[in-house]
Amino acid sequence: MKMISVVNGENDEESEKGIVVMDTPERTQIANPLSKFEDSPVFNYINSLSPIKPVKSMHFTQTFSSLSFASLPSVFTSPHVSSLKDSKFLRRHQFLDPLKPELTSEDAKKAETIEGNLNTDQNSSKQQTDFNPSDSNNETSAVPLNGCSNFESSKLSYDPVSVNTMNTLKMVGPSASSAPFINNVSADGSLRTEGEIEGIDALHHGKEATGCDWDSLISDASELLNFNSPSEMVPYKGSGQNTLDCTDYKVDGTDNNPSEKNDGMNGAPENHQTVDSTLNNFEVGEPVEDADEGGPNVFRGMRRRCLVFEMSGSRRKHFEDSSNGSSLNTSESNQTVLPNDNNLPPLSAGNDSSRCILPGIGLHLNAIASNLVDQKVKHESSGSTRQLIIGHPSGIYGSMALATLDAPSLENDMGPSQNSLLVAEDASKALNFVISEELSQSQTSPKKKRRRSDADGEACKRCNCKKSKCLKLYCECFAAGVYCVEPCSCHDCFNKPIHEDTVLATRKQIESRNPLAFAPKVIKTVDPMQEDELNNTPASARHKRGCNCKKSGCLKKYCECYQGGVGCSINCRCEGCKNTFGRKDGSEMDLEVNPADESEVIGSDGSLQMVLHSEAEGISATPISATPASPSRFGRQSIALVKSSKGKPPRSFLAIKGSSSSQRFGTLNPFKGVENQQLQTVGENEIPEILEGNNGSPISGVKSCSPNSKRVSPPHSGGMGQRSSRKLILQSIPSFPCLTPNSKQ
DNA sequence: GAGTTTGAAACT
DNA sequence: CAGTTTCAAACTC
Repeated sequence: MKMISVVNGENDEESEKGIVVMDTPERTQIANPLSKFEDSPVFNYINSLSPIKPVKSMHFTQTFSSLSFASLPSVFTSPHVSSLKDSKFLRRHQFLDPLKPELTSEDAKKAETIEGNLNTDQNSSKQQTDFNPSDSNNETSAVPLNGCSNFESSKLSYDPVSVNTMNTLKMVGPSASSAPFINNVSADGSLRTEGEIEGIDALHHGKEATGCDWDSLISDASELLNFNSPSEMVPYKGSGQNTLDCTDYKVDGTDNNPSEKNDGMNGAPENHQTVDSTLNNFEVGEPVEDADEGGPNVFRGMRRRCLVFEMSGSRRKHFEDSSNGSSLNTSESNQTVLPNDNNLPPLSAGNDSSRCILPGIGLHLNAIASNLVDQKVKHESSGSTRQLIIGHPSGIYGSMALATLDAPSLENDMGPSQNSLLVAEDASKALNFVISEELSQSQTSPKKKRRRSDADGEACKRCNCKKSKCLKLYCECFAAGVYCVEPCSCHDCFNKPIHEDTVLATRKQIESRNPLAFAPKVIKTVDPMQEDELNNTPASARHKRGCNCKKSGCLKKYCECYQGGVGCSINCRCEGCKNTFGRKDGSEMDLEVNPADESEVIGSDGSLQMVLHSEAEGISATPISATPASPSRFGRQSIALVKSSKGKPPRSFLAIKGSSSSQRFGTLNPFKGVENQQLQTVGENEIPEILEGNNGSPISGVKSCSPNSKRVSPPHSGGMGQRSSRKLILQSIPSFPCLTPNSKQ
């Protein structure tokens, strides 16, 4: 318990620097030196229990920084958020670099020991869970999101971990040291598992108590659990394991590093879980699925980034929660948070920091698209992919995707989830396209696979800049609001934490020129009116500026619209547009998949697994992480939410809309529903508004995905405009909530 | 892996 | 605002 709080506190401190975080006196106090924690017997104990190793943490840190930035940054990139972004950027970088070294050296030993213990320590992990039963409850909020087959186990490990990790990344300074986080995470995971295991209800209560948005989530989660448990078990490979051992999850979850370890550990269910958890960070909700589905290994790299995103998402949630106060629940907090988040996001949004994604919008979009693909796979499995799409805007994507993944189980349980369908139809179409494309691409060329995987991570972006010094929008990393990382092949790169000042200054310059330079490029434009006028394109999302393609026919990634998985619009000046997502003409794409079809394909767990595997094999998990964004981390939480919504088919969107908790869902719904329309109507202009007004991150504005448009919740449309934006935010938020609870504790 | 194509970003 | 250049991703071989 203490450990967790401490870790959170550290994170918070850092976050505070960059952003307003939940400030609890405890946290600040705790936050102080990591060394203290490390020294503490508790810390040691945790370390021993958790497989997490310092090294891993380092990776995470890197990924986080990059990821978090990527996912969130993109969102943040929006002018409004910029300030925040900057801070985040810097922070992340700082974290990363410092963390890595520290963790690696110090923690490496621990990690080894831990690893050795992990297998055996599952028991210990269980013990940990025992330790913090109460905490688990608090954290559980996150868990519900996961909606693991065993809701409990999967959720616990992932959400907690992701959230914590996210927090740590965000908040934690370099010293914060991944290890502490990991430890915390592990502890959280354990706790969660216990809590979940013990009773979802308890968890719900705990969540509520924590002040998380979880109320709705929990309720949903409970439902989800019911649904998920059966479905998830099947769908996810590891699920069996996952479902079985909460402790395992915990262990994994606790260990950020586990993912890496998992690689070696793959055989053991625990390993999978760990990997998933780590990965989950990105995907948040999804991770479990991903890990289960795809090989955990595949996602490693992605995961890191995804983690970042998730972190961002988690942070958001935390912020929201903290800001809102424990009492507020998801709805209000989310809304308020969203704006805040948006502000915060600057870090990321674009930055996929969180999961990738979502990351500067331009990049974010790309990342999102990539993420979407991954998500699509997941979605397909679950059939809830649609929701994921919705979330995409930035880091959100990841979360969304995760949600969708989870949702599937629910849907399965529920039946072809109406909700998911409604929410995701449009998104699903887009995703389907993206996925299909990505899959094909991944299959076609290794490079593509790599990139996509990277991109998927999306958050995990890699650039190859040679002349821009990674300080121009040419650089995907920079554009996404993420620092360049090792995988980058850039020359004379200034987009590194070391050059924060330069990076920030450059960003400011660019933003001064174009305030929306870092905002998501893809926005939900959907005014019914506009759509009709524009093209009747099914997609609710449109590229902010439109493309100018002349030779690619808008059928290649050269086209930003296509890359973003959106149809061309009136704004486009393209020639010979053949954009499958929606032509300038208004003709729709062939690619669009029928929701029903998707559900079918995805519907079966096996199908889903297959998809995941393919991705994992070919691309690795990156796609999963993507989410983006986004981004990701978020994803899981969001996913959990989604699941919950799905879980209760009846509630589905309606509930979401109405209730605070539902708000998150509502965010999703908005796309489909009237709310979406409003948002869409806003178009580019809206984005700014959102950002400004809500502080909304571009992400929210991005809505991106929804292309198709069957709107489930049109009825709500009325006042949804804002809500929709909020809803979006909420989606992203979900991931945070988990963190918050934990952190708060 | 090298080279080409493409279109956004940046510049004038 | 339009035209041109620069740039790096996407793509092809």
